[in-house]
Amino acid sequence: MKLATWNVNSLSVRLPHLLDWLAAHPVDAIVLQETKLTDDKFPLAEIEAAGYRAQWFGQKTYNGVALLSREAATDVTRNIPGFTDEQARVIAGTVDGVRVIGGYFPNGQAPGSDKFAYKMGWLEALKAWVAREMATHPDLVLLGDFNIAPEDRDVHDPVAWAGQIHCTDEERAHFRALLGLGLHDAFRLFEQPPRSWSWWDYRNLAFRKNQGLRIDHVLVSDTLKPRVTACSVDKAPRRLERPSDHAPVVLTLDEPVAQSSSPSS
DNA sequence: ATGTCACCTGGTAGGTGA
Repeated sequence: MKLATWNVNSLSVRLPHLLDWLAAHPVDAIVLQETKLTDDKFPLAEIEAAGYRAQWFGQKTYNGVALLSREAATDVTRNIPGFTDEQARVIAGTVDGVRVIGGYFPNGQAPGSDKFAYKMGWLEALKAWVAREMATHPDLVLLGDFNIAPEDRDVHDPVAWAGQIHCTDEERAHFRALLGLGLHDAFRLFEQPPRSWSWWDYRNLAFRKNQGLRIDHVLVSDTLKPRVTACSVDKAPRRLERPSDHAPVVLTLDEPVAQSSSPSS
Protein backbone atom coordinates (compact mmCIF):
# COMPACT_ATOMS: atom_id res chain seq x y z
CA MET A 1 0.00 0.00 0.00
CA LYS A 2 1.27 3.45 -0.90
CA LEU A 3 0.18 6.74 0.61
CA ALA A 4 1.29 10.23 -0.29
CA THR A 5 0.94 13.83 0.74
CA TRP A 6 1.37 16.87 -1.46
CA ASN A 7 0.79 20.55 -0.91
CA VAL A 8 -0.20 21.50 -4.44
CA ASN A 9 -0.54 25.26 -3.85
CA SER A 10 -3.74 25.62 -5.90
CA LEU A 11 -5.35 22.50 -7.25
CA SER A 12 -6.72 24.32 -10.27
CA VAL A 13 -3.24 25.39 -11.33
CA ARG A 14 -1.61 22.08 -10.39
CA LEU A 15 -4.23 19.63 -11.61
CA PRO A 16 -2.17 18.62 -14.67
CA HIS A 17 0.85 17.99 -12.44
CA LEU A 18 -1.26 15.94 -10.06
CA LEU A 19 -2.81 13.81 -12.78
CA ASP A 20 0.56 13.19 -14.43
CA TRP A 21 2.07 12.29 -11.08
CA LEU A 22 -0.74 9.89 -10.17
CA ALA A 23 -0.42 8.20 -13.55
CA ALA A 24 3.26 7.59 -12.85
CA HIS A 25 2.79 6.86 -9.13
CA PRO A 26 -0.54 5.10 -8.69
CA VAL A 27 -0.66 5.42 -4.92
CA ASP A 28 -3.59 3.98 -3.02
CA ALA A 29 -4.32 7.32 -1.42
CA ILE A 30 -3.01 10.88 -1.42
CA VAL A 31 -3.87 13.84 0.71
CA LEU A 32 -3.63 17.30 -0.80
CA GLN A 33 -3.20 20.67 0.82
CA GLU A 34 -3.79 24.22 -0.31
CA THR A 35 -6.36 23.28 -2.91
CA LYS A 36 -7.59 26.90 -2.66
CA LEU A 37 -10.97 25.93 -4.07
CA THR A 38 -14.50 26.24 -2.83
CA ASP A 39 -16.20 22.85 -2.79
CA ASP A 40 -18.25 23.57 -5.90
CA LYS A 41 -15.06 24.07 -7.92
CA PHE A 42 -13.45 20.75 -6.99
CA PRO A 43 -12.31 18.93 -10.18
CA LEU A 44 -14.06 15.66 -9.36
CA ALA A 45 -14.60 14.49 -12.94
CA GLU A 46 -10.90 14.68 -13.81
CA ILE A 47 -9.91 12.91 -10.62
CA GLU A 48 -12.48 10.17 -11.07
CA ALA A 49 -11.31 9.73 -14.64
CA ALA A 50 -7.85 9.09 -13.20
CA GLY A 51 -9.26 6.25 -11.15
CA TYR A 52 -9.65 7.91 -7.78
CA ARG A 53 -12.48 8.53 -5.39
CA ALA A 54 -12.33 11.85 -3.61
CA GLN A 55 -13.34 13.62 -0.45
CA TRP A 56 -12.65 17.33 -0.24
CA PHE A 57 -13.07 20.28 2.03
CA GLY A 58 -12.22 23.73 0.79
CA GLN A 59 -12.82 27.42 1.01
CA LYS A 60 -12.23 30.48 -1.07
CA THR A 61 -8.66 31.60 -1.77
CA TYR A 62 -6.88 29.89 1.11
CA ASN A 63 -6.24 26.47 2.60
CA GLY A 64 -8.38 23.57 1.43
CA VAL A 65 -7.63 19.84 1.67
CA ALA A 66 -8.62 16.66 -0.12
CA LEU A 67 -8.30 12.90 0.24
CA LEU A 68 -8.05 10.90 -2.98
CA SER A 69 -8.13 7.12 -2.81
CA ARG A 70 -8.51 4.13 -5.09
CA GLU A 71 -11.06 2.60 -2.76
CA ALA A 72 -13.70 4.84 -1.26
CA ALA A 73 -12.79 6.32 2.10
CA THR A 74 -15.18 5.72 4.97
CA ASP A 75 -15.86 7.60 8.22
CA VAL A 76 -14.77 10.86 6.65
CA THR A 77 -14.09 13.74 9.02
CA ARG A 78 -13.58 17.37 8.11
CA ASN A 79 -11.47 19.55 10.42
CA ILE A 80 -10.89 18.76 14.07
CA PRO A 81 -14.09 17.71 15.85
CA GLY A 82 -14.88 20.05 18.71
CA PHE A 83 -12.42 22.70 17.53
CA THR A 84 -14.22 25.63 15.96
CA ASP A 85 -12.24 26.66 12.91
CA GLU A 86 -13.17 28.82 9.95
CA GLN A 87 -10.23 27.43 7.99
CA ALA A 88 -10.40 24.18 5.99
CA ARG A 89 -7.33 22.28 7.16
CA VAL A 90 -8.06 18.64 7.89
CA ILE A 91 -9.63 15.75 6.07
CA ALA A 92 -9.59 12.24 7.44
CA GLY A 93 -10.94 8.94 6.27
CA THR A 94 -10.41 5.22 6.59
CA VAL A 95 -8.83 3.64 3.50
CA ASP A 96 -8.13 -0.09 3.26
CA GLY A 97 -8.30 -0.37 7.03
CA VAL A 98 -5.89 2.50 7.68
CA ARG A 99 -7.04 5.69 9.34
CA VAL A 100 -5.62 8.47 7.16
CA ILE A 101 -5.54 11.98 8.59
CA GLY A 102 -4.43 14.65 6.17
CA GLY A 103 -3.59 18.06 7.55
CA TYR A 104 -2.62 21.48 6.35
CA PHE A 105 -1.13 22.80 9.54
CA PRO A 106 -1.24 26.57 10.05
CA ASN A 107 1.78 28.48 8.81
CA GLY A 108 1.97 30.71 11.87
CA GLN A 109 3.54 33.65 10.02
CA ALA A 110 5.88 34.75 12.82
CA PRO A 111 6.43 33.95 16.50
CA GLY A 112 4.30 36.22 18.65
CA SER A 113 1.76 36.96 15.94
CA ASP A 114 -1.96 36.24 16.13
CA LYS A 115 -1.44 33.58 13.48
CA PHE A 116 1.22 31.95 15.63
CA ALA A 117 -1.19 31.81 18.58
CA TYR A 118 -3.77 30.21 16.29
CA LYS A 119 -1.18 27.66 15.20
CA MET A 120 -0.44 26.74 18.81
CA GLY A 121 -4.13 26.31 19.64
CA TRP A 122 -4.70 24.29 16.49
CA LEU A 123 -1.78 22.00 17.28
CA GLU A 124 -3.06 21.43 20.81
CA ALA A 125 -6.52 20.54 19.50
CA LEU A 126 -5.05 18.29 16.84
CA LYS A 127 -2.99 16.36 19.37
CA ALA A 128 -5.99 15.74 21.61
CA TRP A 129 -8.10 14.58 18.68
CA VAL A 130 -5.39 12.37 17.16
CA ALA A 131 -4.98 10.70 20.56
CA ARG A 132 -8.68 9.86 20.51
CA GLU A 133 -8.49 8.62 16.93
CA MET A 134 -5.56 6.36 17.78
CA ALA A 135 -7.57 4.75 20.55
CA THR A 136 -10.16 3.57 18.05
CA HIS A 137 -7.93 3.22 14.97
CA PRO A 138 -4.56 1.67 15.90
CA ASP A 139 -3.45 1.64 12.25
CA LEU A 140 -3.19 5.37 11.68
CA VAL A 141 -1.20 7.75 9.50
CA LEU A 142 -1.03 11.48 10.13
CA LEU A 143 0.43 13.21 7.12
CA GLY A 144 0.45 16.55 5.41
CA ASP A 145 2.09 19.94 5.40
CA PHE A 146 3.00 20.38 9.07
CA ASN A 147 4.73 23.73 8.57
CA ILE A 148 7.25 22.54 11.17
CA ALA A 149 10.88 21.61 10.56
CA PRO A 150 11.33 19.15 13.43
CA GLU A 151 15.11 19.35 13.80
CA ASP A 152 18.03 21.41 12.57
CA ARG A 153 18.88 18.69 10.06
CA ASP A 154 15.55 19.50 8.41
CA VAL A 155 16.69 23.06 7.69
CA HIS A 156 19.12 24.13 4.97
CA ASP A 157 20.54 26.92 7.13
CA PRO A 158 19.76 26.27 10.78
CA VAL A 159 21.60 29.38 11.93
CA ALA A 160 19.63 31.71 9.69
CA TRP A 161 16.37 29.96 10.58
CA ALA A 162 16.98 29.69 14.33
CA GLY A 163 13.86 30.85 16.14
CA GLN A 164 12.10 31.67 12.87
CA ILE A 165 8.68 30.37 11.92
CA HIS A 166 8.67 26.60 11.27
CA CYS A 167 11.73 26.25 13.53
CA THR A 168 10.73 27.64 16.92
CA ASP A 169 11.07 25.60 20.08
CA GLU A 170 7.29 25.82 20.59
CA GLU A 171 6.51 24.33 17.19
CA ARG A 172 9.12 21.62 17.60
CA ALA A 173 7.73 20.77 21.03
CA HIS A 174 4.32 20.26 19.43
CA PHE A 175 5.85 17.98 16.82
CA ARG A 176 7.53 15.93 19.54
CA ALA A 177 4.23 15.79 21.42
CA LEU A 178 2.65 14.17 18.39
CA LEU A 179 5.47 11.62 18.36
CA GLY A 180 4.79 11.15 22.06
CA LEU A 181 1.34 9.82 21.24
CA GLY A 182 3.05 6.82 19.70
CA LEU A 183 3.67 8.13 16.21
CA HIS A 184 6.87 7.77 14.21
CA ASP A 185 8.41 10.04 11.58
CA ALA A 186 8.44 7.56 8.70
CA PHE A 187 11.04 9.51 6.75
CA ARG A 188 13.55 9.06 9.55
CA LEU A 189 13.06 5.32 9.71
CA PHE A 190 15.41 5.14 6.73
CA GLU A 191 18.74 6.42 5.56
CA GLN A 192 18.05 9.51 3.50
CA PRO A 193 20.08 11.68 1.18
CA PRO A 194 21.70 14.53 3.12
CA ARG A 195 19.96 17.87 2.79
CA SER A 196 16.56 16.38 2.03
CA TRP A 197 13.75 18.92 1.99
CA SER A 198 10.09 18.92 1.02
CA TRP A 199 9.63 22.64 0.42
CA TRP A 200 11.72 25.26 -1.34
CA ASP A 201 10.75 28.93 -1.37
CA TYR A 202 9.82 30.24 -4.78
CA ARG A 203 12.16 33.13 -4.13
CA ASN A 204 15.92 33.34 -4.17
CA LEU A 205 16.46 30.46 -6.60
CA ALA A 206 15.99 28.30 -3.54
CA PHE A 207 15.28 25.08 -5.40
CA ARG A 208 18.27 25.45 -7.69
CA LYS A 209 20.44 26.01 -4.65
CA ASN A 210 18.64 23.28 -2.71
CA GLN A 211 17.80 25.70 0.07
CA GLY A 212 14.70 24.25 1.64
CA LEU A 213 12.99 22.86 4.69
CA ARG A 214 11.52 19.47 5.48
CA ILE A 215 8.06 20.49 6.67
CA ASP A 216 5.85 17.87 4.99
CA HIS A 217 5.69 14.73 7.07
CA VAL A 218 4.25 11.25 7.37
CA LEU A 219 3.74 9.97 10.90
CA VAL A 220 2.77 6.35 11.41
CA SER A 221 1.38 4.61 14.47
CA ASP A 222 3.16 1.86 16.42
CA THR A 223 1.17 -0.89 14.75
CA LEU A 224 1.94 0.42 11.27
CA LYS A 225 5.63 1.04 11.88
CA PRO A 226 6.67 -2.59 11.23
CA ARG A 227 4.90 -2.43 7.88
CA VAL A 228 6.75 0.65 6.62
CA THR A 229 9.20 -0.33 3.89
CA ALA A 230 10.00 3.09 2.41
CA CYS A 231 9.40 6.80 2.77
CA SER A 232 10.85 9.40 0.45
CA VAL A 233 10.45 12.84 -1.04
CA ASP A 234 9.86 12.94 -4.79
CA LYS A 235 11.63 16.06 -6.01
CA ALA A 236 10.74 15.50 -9.65
CA PRO A 237 7.52 17.55 -9.69
CA ARG A 238 9.42 20.50 -8.21
CA ARG A 239 11.55 20.59 -11.38
CA LEU A 240 8.58 20.98 -13.72
CA GLU A 241 7.41 24.24 -15.15
CA ARG A 242 5.04 26.09 -12.86
CA PRO A 243 5.65 23.76 -9.94
CA SER A 244 4.18 23.79 -6.49
CA ASP A 245 6.70 24.99 -3.95
CA HIS A 246 6.27 21.63 -2.16
CA ALA A 247 7.23 18.13 -3.30
CA PRO A 248 5.18 15.00 -2.59
CA VAL A 249 6.21 12.64 0.20
CA VAL A 250 5.44 8.97 -0.36
CA LEU A 251 5.02 6.17 2.18
CA THR A 252 5.16 2.50 1.27
CA LEU A 253 3.55 -0.09 3.55
CA ASP A 254 3.72 -3.84 3.41
CA GLU A 255 0.42 -5.64 3.50
CA PRO A 256 -0.65 -6.59 7.00
CA VAL A 257 0.49 -9.97 8.21
CA ALA A 258 -2.48 -12.30 8.10
CA GLN A 259 -3.69 -13.45 11.48
CA SER A 260 -3.01 -17.15 11.79
CA SER A 261 -5.79 -19.26 13.23
CA SER A 262 -3.47 -22.17 13.95
CA PRO A 263 -1.57 -22.37 17.20
CA SER A 264 2.04 -21.35 16.85
CA SER A 265 3.17 -23.00 20.10
C1' DA B 1 19.06 40.56 -4.07
C1' DT B 2 12.98 41.04 -1.01
C1' DG B 3 15.61 37.11 -7.06
C1' DT B 4 8.18 34.13 -6.43
C1' DC B 5 3.60 32.54 -6.91
C1' DA B 6 -1.52 32.46 -6.41
C1' DC B 7 -5.59 34.71 -5.42
C1' DC B 8 -8.46 38.46 -4.29
C1' DT B 9 -10.62 43.19 -5.26
C1' DG B 10 -11.34 45.98 -8.55
C1' DG B 11 -7.81 46.79 -12.03
C1' DT B 12 -5.28 47.83 -16.02
C1' DA B 13 -2.20 47.66 -9.91
C1' DG B 14 -2.03 46.73 -5.04
C1' DG B 15 -2.79 43.78 -1.00
C1' DT B 16 -2.47 39.32 1.39
C1' DG B 17 -0.61 34.97 2.49
C1' DA B 18 2.76 31.69 1.96
